[in-house]
Amino acid sequence: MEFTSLVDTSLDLNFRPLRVSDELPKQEVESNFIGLGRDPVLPNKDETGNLMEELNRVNAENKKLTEMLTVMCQNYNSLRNQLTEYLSKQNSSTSGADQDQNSDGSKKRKVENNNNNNNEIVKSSVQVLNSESSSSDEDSSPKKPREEHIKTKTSRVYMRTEPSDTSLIVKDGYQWRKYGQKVTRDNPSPRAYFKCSFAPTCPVKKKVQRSVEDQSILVATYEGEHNHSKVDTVTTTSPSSRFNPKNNVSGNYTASVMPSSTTNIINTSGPKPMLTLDLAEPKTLQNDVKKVNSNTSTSGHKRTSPGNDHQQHQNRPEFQHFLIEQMASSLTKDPSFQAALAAAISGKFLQNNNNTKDK
DNA sequence: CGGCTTTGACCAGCGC
DNA sequence: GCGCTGGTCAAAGCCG
Repeated sequence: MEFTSLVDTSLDLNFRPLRVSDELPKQEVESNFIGLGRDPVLPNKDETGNLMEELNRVNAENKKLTEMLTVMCQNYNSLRNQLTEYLSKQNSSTSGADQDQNSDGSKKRKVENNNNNNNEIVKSSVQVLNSESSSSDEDSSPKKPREEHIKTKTSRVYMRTEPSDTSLIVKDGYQWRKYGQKVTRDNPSPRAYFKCSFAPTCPVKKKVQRSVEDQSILVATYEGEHNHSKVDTVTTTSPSSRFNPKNNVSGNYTASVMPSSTTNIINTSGPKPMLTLDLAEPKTLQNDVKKVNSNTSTSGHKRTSPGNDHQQHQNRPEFQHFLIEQMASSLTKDPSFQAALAAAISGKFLQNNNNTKDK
């Protein structure tokens, strides 16, 4: 099932406002709207010109937004295909190894291994779900103290970069100081370690490494929660304040790329569509996914095959729909998108008002 | 000169 | 106990 089949990429930005004003017959509105640029006998030429201009502007914005969404959908599709590939590979090659890993006490390094591959992100996310649904696994674990790490919020951000770009820089709105770099065993590209340098007491750490499968994707893993507000979005994160340290004082930032307890996909070359997956925080995506699960399966079967379950889970229309909602939610939180939307809506309202006046 | 990056050394967890 | 590996430290160097 293609993502685009679920999303109409031709944005109807006036969809909601028209619905709200239902007292106005839809056909009439549409005919007025269509007739705007075509009716040669409008009473006021200036008004016609203005309306034409406005219409062109709204159309251009609509087109632009459509293109943005199309690009986002394409990115999503390619990533989803990769993910599906990984999962199928994983299903064929693993037996119950990772489940053992998760239940045997979650030692530090094992947890880290779980975070090393893209497919395992989803897996670990679902594993948390599993452990939540059956507390007996946790109870049976003899190494309780190690469970502490679960308390530290772990999130992940994917950032698509130019293939030629070799820097390990993820712009997320915070100021980071690099304190180490290592080449890890399962990934030829080095992993960089960052600490939040904005507040001395901020415990948040970040690891950035290129994806094994796709070198153009940076994977940033966040540990902990910031105890301060974001610094700046534009210059952001990069550890290298050399980019523009002065800008960090602005404090004028957007919240769109904040590394909440989620996994984000960021395209640096344009708009920033995001796909979010929570790794540790049970109240965000996992809960939502649970809702999806509970909505779809009334039987309440116990999960027996985590790998298959993940794949089936992903193939469910509800999950797809959920992902779309997540993306749409991210999009609607984007201030630039909101501005464009507001402009389009207000433009349409203006047109409607003018049309009703003309009658 | 202050702040950041780089990078080799060191430490601790884990498997054998 | 030993070796491997990931994570962190800290001195040296770089840059604005």
